[in-house]
Amino acid sequence: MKLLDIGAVSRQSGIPPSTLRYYEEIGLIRSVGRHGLRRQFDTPVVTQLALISLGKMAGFSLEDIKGMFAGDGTPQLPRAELHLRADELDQQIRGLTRLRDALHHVADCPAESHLKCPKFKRLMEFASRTASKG
Amino acid sequence: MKLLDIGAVSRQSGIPPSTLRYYEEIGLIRSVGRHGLRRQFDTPVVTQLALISLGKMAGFSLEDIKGMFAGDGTPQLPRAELHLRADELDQQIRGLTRLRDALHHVADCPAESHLKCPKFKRLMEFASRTASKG
DNA sequence: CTGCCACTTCAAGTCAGCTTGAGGTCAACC
DNA sequence: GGTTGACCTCAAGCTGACTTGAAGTGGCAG
Repeated sequence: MKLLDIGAVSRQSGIPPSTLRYYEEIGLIRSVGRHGLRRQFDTPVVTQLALISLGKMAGFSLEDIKGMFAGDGTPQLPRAELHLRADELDQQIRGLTRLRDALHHVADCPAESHLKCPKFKRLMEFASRTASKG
Repeated sequence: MKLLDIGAVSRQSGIPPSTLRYYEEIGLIRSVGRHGLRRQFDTPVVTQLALISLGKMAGFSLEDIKGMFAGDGTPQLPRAELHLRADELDQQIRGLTRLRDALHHVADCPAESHLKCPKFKRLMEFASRTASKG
């Protein structure tokens, strides 16, 4: 198996060396040896890093993501949890969509004060509700 | 104008007193006086707090949000910037939607390893691309 | 007048996810 | 064999948005 040193991994993944060291420190990825001082990684770590980016985008914490890999770095994705997270994501999307539409509306609204616009008021009620809940 | 003390504002807005004090400290909201030690707020601060929640949801920082109010707490929303932010939001929504669909797919994918699934591979490429870009 | 309790201040702590800095090492190239 | 430059370690610092803790205050009910 061909080995990559940290610089190569960094270039291929777009993730800075400092972050890669950090990821290793917290046990999220593993290096397989050294070339002098330099960490050497197995090539699949690049795939693993792509998965990690993906997980981060989906809103998982690094700690969560850590639990999705076996010790050797191969994915061990809990399917039920994925559905759960996808559903949460869906909620988030709905909220953001509402927000986006409202932002556009507010930007174009002819009412001389936003506070007089009914749509804006509804939006604010929504904002208050969700603020109270978390 | 009826005044509310911090506890009342907290109950009405769902925002803890410590946070309200913090918001005042950074100049995001204003109290109008004291009753003994206790801060008193004008009732419109509740509306303002709803707007603040809204702004946070849209991804504005508190500093950004601060710039959206006049000194008296009435909104002063920069319309062009709202459109801009709405468009960014739209990008975010598109990414999340893709991600959501992919998560569902991955959760249901019959391939014995995710790594063998073409859809998953495409998803990972997307993840790598966006990771490299920031 | 007493006691309570919601408030007050201020400094420090928390969280995640890194980055930065100082000072050191080592493989490779000329 | 000297220089280079990419790496190394370790500790500390950073960001944003708060929270927590200790010690104090003051209005109001009884």
